[in-house]
Amino acid sequence: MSAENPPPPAPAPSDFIRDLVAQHLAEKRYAKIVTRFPPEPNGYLHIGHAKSICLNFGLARENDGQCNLRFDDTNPAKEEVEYVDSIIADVKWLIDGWADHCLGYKAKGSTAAAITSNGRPDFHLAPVPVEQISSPLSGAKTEPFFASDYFGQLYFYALELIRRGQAYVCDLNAKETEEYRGAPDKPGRNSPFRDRSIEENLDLFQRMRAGEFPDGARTLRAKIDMASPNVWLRDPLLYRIRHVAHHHAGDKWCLYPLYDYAHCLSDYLEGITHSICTLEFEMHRALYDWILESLDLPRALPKQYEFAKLIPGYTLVSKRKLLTLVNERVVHGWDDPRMATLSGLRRRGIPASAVRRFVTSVGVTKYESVTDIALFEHVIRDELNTLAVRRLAVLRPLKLVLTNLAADEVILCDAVNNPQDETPTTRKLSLTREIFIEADDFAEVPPPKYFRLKPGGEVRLKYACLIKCDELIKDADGNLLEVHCTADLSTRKGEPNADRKVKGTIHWVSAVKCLDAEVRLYDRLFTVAEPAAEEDFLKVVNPHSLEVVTAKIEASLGTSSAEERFQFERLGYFVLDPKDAQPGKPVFNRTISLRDTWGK
RNA sequence: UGCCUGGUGGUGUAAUGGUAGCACAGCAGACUCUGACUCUGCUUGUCUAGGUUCGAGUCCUAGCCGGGCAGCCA
Repeated sequence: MSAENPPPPAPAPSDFIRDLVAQHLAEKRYAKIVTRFPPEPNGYLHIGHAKSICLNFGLARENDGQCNLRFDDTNPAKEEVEYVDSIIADVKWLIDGWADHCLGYKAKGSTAAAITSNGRPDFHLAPVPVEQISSPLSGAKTEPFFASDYFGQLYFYALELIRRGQAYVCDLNAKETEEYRGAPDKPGRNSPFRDRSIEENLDLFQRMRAGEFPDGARTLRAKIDMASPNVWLRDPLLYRIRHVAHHHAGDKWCLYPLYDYAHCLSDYLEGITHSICTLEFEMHRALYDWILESLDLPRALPKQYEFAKLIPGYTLVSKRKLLTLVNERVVHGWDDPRMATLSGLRRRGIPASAVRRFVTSVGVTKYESVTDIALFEHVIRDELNTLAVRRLAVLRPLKLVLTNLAADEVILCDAVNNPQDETPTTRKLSLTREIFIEADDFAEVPPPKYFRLKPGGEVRLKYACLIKCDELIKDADGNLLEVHCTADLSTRKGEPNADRKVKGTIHWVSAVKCLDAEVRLYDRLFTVAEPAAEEDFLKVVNPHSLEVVTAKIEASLGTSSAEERFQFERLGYFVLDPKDAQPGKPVFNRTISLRDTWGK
């Protein structure tokens, strides 16, 4: 602890949900706060999910609580293990070093156990102690929670609902069910099967489970109120028949519960205290409560709270549309660095810390809006500014000859690795007779206020010396081939004229010592701020979202690893592509450019 | 003509009856061996109309405008 220079405490976020939780804690309503992050494994996680993850895990870490990762896998037709695996990896990446100690996992293969609560029979599934989750030494096998692990208990509760006269088997088909439901402003009509006897319902439901009926033949419905102004209370479906195998539960079931029925009970079984979801579920809250209250359960009931989801500008946050981009080959996969998926952002080189800062900084409210992507870009640059080591690389090379240097002369220059460090380290750069500079750092006819190299002009070569432009070498067609300059070695660091100032400083690499690298320059994927509002979002895809160049990079970059973050000076932040880079064949992704106030 | 829900600068938010603040963006300047970073300054806001109050973004009433809800999806 350095008493003289304490780190600034991160301001604790405050919002209506955190206020509510604080109030519940003050009232001693719950012994421990337990939240959950419940994705359906039907796609990859995106930046919108990151907000939910950071809210749920944030609540857990701020209150010594726990947050369960639970797969809401009640629709086998849309789900795959590929998605399960990617979601686990993405969540772990996002919370690593931040909230991993709050991650709720269960013993592998376990499901809710029969227990006694308040003297009454009950089911509960406790998480394993955190230290066992990622400790290979403990030998404990753990896994996330799965709604599909509760199919047995859920079936049991359905039988109970039938016995209580609060659920019935309905033979209406999908179209008829829709017709009977009415419209938001028109009441529905009772199903002709609504008044079946409890015995008949029990018999039919058990036979549904046994596989006696084909898909769609019958459903189990809650008996609530077909005239309710809330359409979700008009005898909502609880179970449907689907003769398909499940990616996690196998082929044990042909009867699958629907979201509203499975979610509240899964929350209850895990002892969730605060079940946080997005605004579109507001109308479902009454049903969430109805199911739990109808069962007369012996433990405290979870409560649902809703917040506005994150909609960043110039991106898409809809699994369905993201899937379209993948299937239509607009991008190269779910983890394409242009995608707003967590795996895409990770491959792009965006640190998890930046994602967390961004999704936290937008706050938690019930106001739906499009968030300016500049907010995200700012935190990415800010995080990377301290994390990234500086390197020199030339994206669009132009040859420059220092005519007063001998052909085999090598002048070693000290270059700072990261000026943001408290005690910056340096490395050596080789200045040689032939170097490359950025093509747009030279202008034969310079625009106004041009600080860079021009005929007869002077500029500093970063970490080296001042050079003066003497001559342009062109081909027969007048195309510029080389720029010839003289180097003023007396302006090197430690030399008498080191402090001589010129307006411009440019980056460079030695033409003989540099390496070639493929560099992928990414830009926003869409040309409009709200692609989701477009009639066809494929029509507003930015045709220039990816540009590939062969860059000249300084030699030290040849041994980089995918974990390192680089700032190519004056250009932006770059990272080695974890998939495509090979030893001896570097491939870099541009995470983001540097802020450019000159415009050009 | 149903139900739920929300409106604070260009954007995201704070202010819990008491000076409308912060961040981003923008603009201007300082600094600079990165036109980066950093620093300084500036511009811009409580949906409307009434009411309660010494005092209203906040409370009340009435409007206006927006979002969501009628999958055997989640």
